[in-house]
Amino acid sequence: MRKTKGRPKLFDEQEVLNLAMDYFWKHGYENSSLDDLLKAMGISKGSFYHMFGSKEALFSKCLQLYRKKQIDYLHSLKQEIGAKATMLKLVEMTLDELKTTGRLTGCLLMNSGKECYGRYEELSKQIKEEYLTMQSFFANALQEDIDKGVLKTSLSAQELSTRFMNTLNGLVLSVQAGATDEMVESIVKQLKEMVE
Amino acid sequence: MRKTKGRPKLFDEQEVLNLAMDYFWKHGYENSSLDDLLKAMGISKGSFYHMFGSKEALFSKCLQLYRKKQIDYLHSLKQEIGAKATMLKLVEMTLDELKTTGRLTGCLLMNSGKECYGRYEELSKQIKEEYLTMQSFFANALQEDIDKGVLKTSLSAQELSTRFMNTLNGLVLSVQAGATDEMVESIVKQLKEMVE
DNA sequence: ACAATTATAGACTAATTAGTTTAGAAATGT
DNA sequence: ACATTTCTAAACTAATTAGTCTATAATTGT
Repeated sequence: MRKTKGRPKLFDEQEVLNLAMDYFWKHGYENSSLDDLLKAMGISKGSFYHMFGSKEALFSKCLQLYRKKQIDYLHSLKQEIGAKATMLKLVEMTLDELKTTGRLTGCLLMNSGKECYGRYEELSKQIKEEYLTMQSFFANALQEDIDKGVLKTSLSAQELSTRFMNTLNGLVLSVQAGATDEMVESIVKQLKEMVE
Repeated sequence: MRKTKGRPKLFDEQEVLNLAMDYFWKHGYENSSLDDLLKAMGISKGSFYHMFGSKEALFSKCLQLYRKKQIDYLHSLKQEIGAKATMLKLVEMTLDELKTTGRLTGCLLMNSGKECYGRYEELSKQIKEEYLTMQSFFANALQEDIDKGVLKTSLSAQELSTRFMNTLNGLVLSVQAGATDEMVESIVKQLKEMVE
């Protein structure tokens, strides 16, 4: 028996949220029109405004979902192969995407950080929180490997994670601006040197 | 005596182009509406379409102008204080902007590279060219310092300039996503270590 | 002086945007 | 069975967008 009166929803919130997140990830916030999003989510405008209230509120939920899913994935990967290998796996996955699809989508938080910067105060605040949460995850993970003696570095775990992610996110930006294969190779070499 | 028949222009092309470039730089391509641009340039719609043809054509000219002005400035700076000091000056200027205004605008080419990526093919092609031209300038400048013995590095000038600019552009991205002062400091330290 | 040429201002167009409203469909508990 | 509640679809709104058109103003060479 159901708990609520009235007509039941014809869709699942988490399901359509995931579809929206993927659409935002691929296309960015402003370049995702509501009509496009609704088509991707497979629901109507009425249902949408009833459930989410506004495009910005939907995006906010997507940013949170993205961070959660990323950390869940990275956490299980870290448990399986360790922090150092997880960082290197991120580089591998980036190169894979570039090789397979010929393009890089980048991290939703970094992309959105740039897009919302100075224009959407509330979203920017949230992005900062999610981003710092992810950064903390990396720092903590790397500290584990340092403690285990698996990773040797002259830097603190904080500094190493900051620099590593800055370089990796920079790589996406460089590729999107038109970096050559040779340039990509050099940056990848730099990333590997940072944790090896 | 003037060479052309007809009513003379009430504005100077280079002048309004510079105004448009500054506006695009601050606000990005899509977030600069034509009406905003015209207000910033101080000309009317009619004059604009007569002179530039389209918003995209205007932006294209602005991207070229930006690269030219940047290289002109960096070239004279390099002649004055050398390549290594010029790179460090770029870092200083970035920190200055952050300290003074509380925000970072970033490089127009990198910003536009990300914004146009996968959406404006022609502009992306042009951005790649301008970006690689700037990258070549840095590599050549650094090579001079290496030859002079002013700069010692285990890397080629190409690799060093690639990694340095990737890290600096990454810094802008990180700040825009919400990096803390501590994180900025660590990345700046990394940049200084790269050329010292 | 005047015909030819070019520039300007502003009204206009057609498309797209996020968001609202409304009429009705589908489930509920009693 | 039926009143209540909730959901859905689609028409609608008001604002904004890039771009066009037109009437007129300002300059030229002859």
